[in-house]
Amino acid sequence: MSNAVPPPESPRFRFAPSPTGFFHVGGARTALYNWALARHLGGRFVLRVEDTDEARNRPEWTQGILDALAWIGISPDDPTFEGPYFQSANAAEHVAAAERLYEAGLAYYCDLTGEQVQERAKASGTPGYDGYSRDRGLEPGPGRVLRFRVPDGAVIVNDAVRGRVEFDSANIEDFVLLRGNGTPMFLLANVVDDLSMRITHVVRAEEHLPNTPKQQLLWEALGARPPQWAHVPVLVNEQRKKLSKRRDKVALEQYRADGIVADAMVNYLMTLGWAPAGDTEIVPWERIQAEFRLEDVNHSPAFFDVKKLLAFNGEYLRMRSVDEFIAESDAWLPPEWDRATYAQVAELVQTRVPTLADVAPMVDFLFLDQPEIDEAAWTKAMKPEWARPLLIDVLDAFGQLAERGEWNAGVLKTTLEGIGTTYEVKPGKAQAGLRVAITGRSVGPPLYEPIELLGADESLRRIRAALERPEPS
RNA sequence: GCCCCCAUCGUCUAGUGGCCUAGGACACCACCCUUUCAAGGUGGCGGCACGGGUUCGAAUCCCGUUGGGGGUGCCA
Repeated sequence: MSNAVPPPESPRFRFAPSPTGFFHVGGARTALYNWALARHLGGRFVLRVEDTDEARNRPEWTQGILDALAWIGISPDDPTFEGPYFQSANAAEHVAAAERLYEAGLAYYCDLTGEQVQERAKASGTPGYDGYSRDRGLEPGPGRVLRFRVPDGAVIVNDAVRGRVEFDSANIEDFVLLRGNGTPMFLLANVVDDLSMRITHVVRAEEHLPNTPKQQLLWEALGARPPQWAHVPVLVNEQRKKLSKRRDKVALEQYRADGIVADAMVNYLMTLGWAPAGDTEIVPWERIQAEFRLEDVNHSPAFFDVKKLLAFNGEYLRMRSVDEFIAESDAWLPPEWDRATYAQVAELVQTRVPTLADVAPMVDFLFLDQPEIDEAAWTKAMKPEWARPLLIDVLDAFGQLAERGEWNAGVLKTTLEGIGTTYEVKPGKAQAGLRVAITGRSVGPPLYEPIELLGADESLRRIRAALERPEPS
């Protein structure tokens, strides 16, 4: 973590999450955008935890943010990283700025309660605060909020992704700076912090765009030049609504726990609203960092498609060497399973799993005393009239192989195929019963390597056990 | 309601006035490979929301319509 002050000309980006107990994938994308830019431009990525709402303030949640960021490659050990800072620590500064505004006549106190503001709005038919106390010259006092005196005219926001956006200040109400209890509001705190941290680029989600004219006005009132704004489209669900904690799976931690790997997640997130040049979207972070530009970010909301995430994940898993795959999947296996055995089938698993969480269920039969036989699978495999006699022949033939000490995948395979031929059954059908007997399921990795690994005794025992099952009625 | 943003295959996108007969990826379908399932290979389906302009020429520029989204707190 490096908090030394960089040269003033270098760009300073910031990521300002509020702790909520989990890390939103949309937040992850925003953080990644900021990170890519900061690193590419040789600037700083400032992390500021916006913890001013007491309801959203638990120390362990900050650690969650740090962990999540580190997982996607945004590490405090990197010199680009600065922070974390805590907004709550700057409260005095926020209040001081507000008082400066008041003294300069750019803000005024108002004694209306929230309900009263609403009543007046309802009565007049115009929504929002009507500027009731603008010229009443109220002094500060308990219960009185400090409101910003929004100047007349247009506010032009220059946005790196959207271009020029114009707001008429007639539509911007005199918003609250300080609550009745004297504590600062988000808009104020956010601006004062960005200002004092000398932030040059504010890259955040589109939901903040309506706030921007207010914040820009604050920057100017505080005597500073506003930063470069950039509002990136929100992430939406299948119903095209903003991803929400209630309805949707939005926690980065959850995807991680479900076996999504970080590089796949990062790559996928970066392609939501943006695409690298060329014919493939699967590109290493180095290229993303080199190519990413705010000007190229799409303007419309992007659907967070788990199916495509899974496709990316599978692709990334397959890009790994077998050894890497083995090491990475280790944590998803019960500790008592024999790693040497697993290592021998890992390669067969690697091309078959979309996530790391899918590994264990695919190889469990190698480690369980008696894998549970899937009833439907067994019934289906035993349906043809040749199925049972064929499996009995397999049992005999395999038994002989075992006696001759010829227990290896190659021989097992040709033996099975030979028996299939005598029944005029293709290998695919011939192996069905054997597969269920050994693995308990109708689908799985290639069969003969595992059977070799399992050993003759156990394999033959499983075939006998299956054969002894009651006939399906 | 008001303010703001947006609009290319089902989805994510390329495209910045002629290179577009609109390209890629995911999904889907077919075939090949194959001991199941995957993976891989080949091929296919499928889109510029609509209406007006501007221009020799428009997915690209302008206007309108429609349709989505976001915001509208003494939350952040």
